[in-house]
Amino acid sequence: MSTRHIILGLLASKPMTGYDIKSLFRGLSWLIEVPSYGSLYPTLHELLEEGLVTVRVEPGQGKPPRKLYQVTEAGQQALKKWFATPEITELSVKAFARQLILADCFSPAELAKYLEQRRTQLASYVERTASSAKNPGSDNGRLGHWLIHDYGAMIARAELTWLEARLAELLTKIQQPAQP
Amino acid sequence: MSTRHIILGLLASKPMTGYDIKSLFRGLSWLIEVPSYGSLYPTLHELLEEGLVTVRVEPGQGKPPRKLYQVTEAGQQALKKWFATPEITELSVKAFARQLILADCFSPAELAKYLEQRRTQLASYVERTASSAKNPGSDNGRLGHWLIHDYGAMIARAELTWLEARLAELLTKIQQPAQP
DNA sequence: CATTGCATGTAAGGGGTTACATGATTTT
DNA sequence: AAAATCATGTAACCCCTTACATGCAATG
Repeated sequence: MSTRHIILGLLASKPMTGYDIKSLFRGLSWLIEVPSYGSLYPTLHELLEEGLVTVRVEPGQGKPPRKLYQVTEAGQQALKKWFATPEITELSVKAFARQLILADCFSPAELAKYLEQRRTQLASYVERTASSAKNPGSDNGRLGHWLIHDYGAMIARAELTWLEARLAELLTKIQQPAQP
Repeated sequence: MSTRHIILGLLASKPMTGYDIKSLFRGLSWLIEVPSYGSLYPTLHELLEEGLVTVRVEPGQGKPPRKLYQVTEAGQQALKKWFATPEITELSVKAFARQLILADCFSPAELAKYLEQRRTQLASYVERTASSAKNPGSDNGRLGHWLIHDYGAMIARAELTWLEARLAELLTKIQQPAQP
């Protein structure tokens, strides 16, 4: 959800043009929904009108001018507000993957808290559905039904393992904040 | 894409009501996009007008009547046509997961061919992106960028393993079509 | 006695994609 | 010579979600 917040979040880590933002998503369309220019540019204009971002125009030689968008104070507050929203905790691969890109908006501790939250949610999901994990023969002959549930369980388990690895990394980073 | 085709495909394996279809998706919203009633019922009406499905109304006692939708010849042809479409080969978790539910529309051999296709696509994806698999330190300091790519690689690898297991199962099923 | 399940639908509105328009520079 | 990269944008359209409206039966 909320393409505008993803865009805002990406701009928070570094000023960028619409084209830059789009490029960030290159090769990721199989995993997440990538905004098209038809929604990207209008969204940028909206954010500008609302005062959440500002523009700096760098005249391009031969090319159209680069319009570098930068988040304002108001923009950062809007972002913070969004992070506190229940929407951000939504259990969906789609939403989670999209939000992962915003990792740079958080401190290691905040990020760890977020991943921890997701781990808890996923774990409870796996537990709830473990009982219905049957063999292909059951499910009253519906192979498709079994396949999608098995696929889902597989994804959930894989993601759990991954989350634990990332959390372990983060914890060591938090405990020794100074780098060698 | 194409919610109408998913609905059509689900009806192909068994006549159902709009409510039945919706129920099939229960607990799956974290993994795939589940159509809301606001799109489900109107789509059913459209399919009916286009002659791709027929209705049989079973009067309900106290409850609204159950409207059982059933695919027609024309519907099955439309479905076959869709399966031959390049859209169906799209490399995206979202599209693939959604189509998995339609497994019952295929013979084991057809299904195997489909999974094989996806395996090939995923494998080539993993190979292409393996070179850019770096450690968290690189990626010019963009943790988010690294995270999403690592997450994607993890999902791709997990799915590959899963695909191989499912394919192995299917192949034994194809070689011994008669069950004990 | 309140909530969930069963069962159908509509209307307004929102958010997005597709297709188009433009054009120089670099790569194949 | 063609295609991809860089770079911005608009307008029509499409699909879908949200919120509403209805109402009985079973479950807790």
